Amino acid sequence: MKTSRSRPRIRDVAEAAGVSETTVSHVLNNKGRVDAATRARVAEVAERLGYRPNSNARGLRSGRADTIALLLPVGADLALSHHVLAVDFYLSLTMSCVEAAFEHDQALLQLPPLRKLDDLRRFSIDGGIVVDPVPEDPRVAMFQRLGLPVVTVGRDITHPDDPWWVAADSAASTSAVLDHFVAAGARRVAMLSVDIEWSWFADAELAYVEWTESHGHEPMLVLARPDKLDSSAAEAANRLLDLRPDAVYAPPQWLATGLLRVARERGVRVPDDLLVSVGVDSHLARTSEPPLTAVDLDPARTASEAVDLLVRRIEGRESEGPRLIPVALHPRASTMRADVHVTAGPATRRRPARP
Amino acid sequence: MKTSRSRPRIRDVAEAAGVSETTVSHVLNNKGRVDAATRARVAEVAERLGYRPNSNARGLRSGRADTIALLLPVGADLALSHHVLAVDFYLSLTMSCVEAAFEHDQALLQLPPLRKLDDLRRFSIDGGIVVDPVPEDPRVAMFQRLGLPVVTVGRDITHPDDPWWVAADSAASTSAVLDHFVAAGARRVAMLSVDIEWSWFADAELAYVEWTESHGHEPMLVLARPDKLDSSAAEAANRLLDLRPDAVYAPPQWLATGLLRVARERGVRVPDDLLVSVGVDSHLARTSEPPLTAVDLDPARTASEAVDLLVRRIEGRESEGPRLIPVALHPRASTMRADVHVTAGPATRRRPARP
DNA sequence: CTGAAAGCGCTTACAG
DNA sequence: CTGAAAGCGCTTACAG
Repeated sequence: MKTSRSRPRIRDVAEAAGVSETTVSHVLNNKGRVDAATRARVAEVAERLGYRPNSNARGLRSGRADTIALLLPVGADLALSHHVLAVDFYLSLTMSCVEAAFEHDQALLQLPPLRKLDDLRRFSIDGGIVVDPVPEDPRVAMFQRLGLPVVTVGRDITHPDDPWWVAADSAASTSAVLDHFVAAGARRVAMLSVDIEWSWFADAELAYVEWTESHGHEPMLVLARPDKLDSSAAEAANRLLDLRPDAVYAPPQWLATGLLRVARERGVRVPDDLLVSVGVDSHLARTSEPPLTAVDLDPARTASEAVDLLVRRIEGRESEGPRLIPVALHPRASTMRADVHVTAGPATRRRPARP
Repeated sequence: MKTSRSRPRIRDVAEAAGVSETTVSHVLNNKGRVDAATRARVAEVAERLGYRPNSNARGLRSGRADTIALLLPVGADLALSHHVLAVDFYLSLTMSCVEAAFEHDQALLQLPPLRKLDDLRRFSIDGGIVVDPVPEDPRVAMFQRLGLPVVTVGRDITHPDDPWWVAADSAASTSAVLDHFVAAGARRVAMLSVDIEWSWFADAELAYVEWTESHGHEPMLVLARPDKLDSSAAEAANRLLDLRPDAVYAPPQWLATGLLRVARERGVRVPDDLLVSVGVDSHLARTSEPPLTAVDLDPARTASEAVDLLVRRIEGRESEGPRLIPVALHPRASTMRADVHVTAGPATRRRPARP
């Protein structure tokens, strides 16, 4: 047993295998022409020695960092931002990105809110995943300014031709929820959403309006302001309930819970008088009173497609188009009337409406 | 205006300032003796050129990566783990670590669950923050095996002498909650916790038992199993309610919500018949029915202290002891009886009991 | 198919 | 106080 030295370098592998460092490098990176037998021997030796390339050396020489960045639309102070969608989604997305990156031999760097271009320059990365971009998102712009590949989770609604995004299918989610409402007996179906230009919300609104048109209904749509969350939710929910809907799709989590609270205060019973569904699943949705019917956004799938797409872009390949993630509806008590037979509408796979 | 070249190297700064690369390096790293005027001029030139050292080159040469790792006790599949404490806490902790690291000129790498030592070897990092360690935590062991500095959020309850940890003050939280119960009129105070060997839970249990002893009460303590969350919560909550408590402190979020559900089923009214408090704050705690009195763990403060402590350890300095983070109690409707005047017990700062 | 050599951009003894 | 030179561990033309 040799005394355990510091980690082996490529030279150690070369010596042990009786070849040059060049050949070892070729084997490890699947480059150049190397005799099959040599290749096998080198690979075996590298494995036996537990060789791991030094990523700094590799990065310095090759220009690659083998590291990708993740940019959530959340700062350290979650007070405002994180309840707009749902914490569960962002945490699950994060951990899934970490695992997906790992499988692509990439490390995942979590980035802080970027104030200026120099903030981004500090990091040694090959590209980034920007979550929930707003129109002309400054984070995306910074990546582009530095010539760094970028992929978004959710799309910039002002860039219809960008093929470099991944998103849960908001239009299909909306249809699934609305059809589910109707199957449960609803006749006055409304939407409670937020005035934020994320594609998830924009596409849901569009799908809702189209749906009401094709069903010959008047749209009942109220948008809450994205600031002062508690009061804006209450204000918007009250305004919506004044319209006397019997079913409400509230994509953002904080509006769904706000609506539940306001309904309780006004003596509106859920689900007896009002059906409610939220656009993202969470522990909160599962345990609220009553439990909320919710859309499962499949953050794990979203993450793995996003990482895959980013790696593709980093490698200089073409995108074969944006990737829409199928969703699933989880019906719960908030849309289950005792007297109505309910069918869960399947989440049909559909392209989102493009402006 | 020069055509915008790729980022400037140290040589460009040296030439523009009329000094050697060595001097530039010394200025940038605050090393060696450099004339004050030279120092100022070099710094100014570097600033003007927008110079940023190449972290791969720096890392290769110096052995430092200027990158720290964060290891949450959560995998991509949040199904089990993440509700044991609360998603809000982990996400906030993560984003706060990112910002704290940024302020220390470190990048923050999120790590996947580590299956084997080689998984860890793949990353180029200077150290790591392991969140919620279990006894002889394998993640901590891997860091130690590679000689990498590590700091934990929460402590390993079997290593009382380790000074390298940061944790919210669980004992003080528990006292604050229990005293708050008594002030609200409770006389049969119970605890509902989980059989996981995290210090947050262990210290709360210990504090509870000590508190009952010093108040001359019989302890009523039920521990849920950490698997099959929904059924274990229901089973444990039912068992506890059979003991007829009039107040329950449930540190883990999923048990607090499980208790609320079981109480509802059994016709036990909260807060009229039963006071309930949870050990971690979240959107769910704020919006549940009724809203739950909760302990604010101050994840932002915890994160910044953890990063600070890790940087200290990386620099080879001594720890001046573990860091206990003060907590705050947020009283809400779940402990507010209409007929009792309630005072929020201040979270006193206390060292946790050490086994 | 294989290897010698250059060089990525820094930092760090070391010499002056 | 300042700088020339070596070298961190790789990858990549290039030559054979």
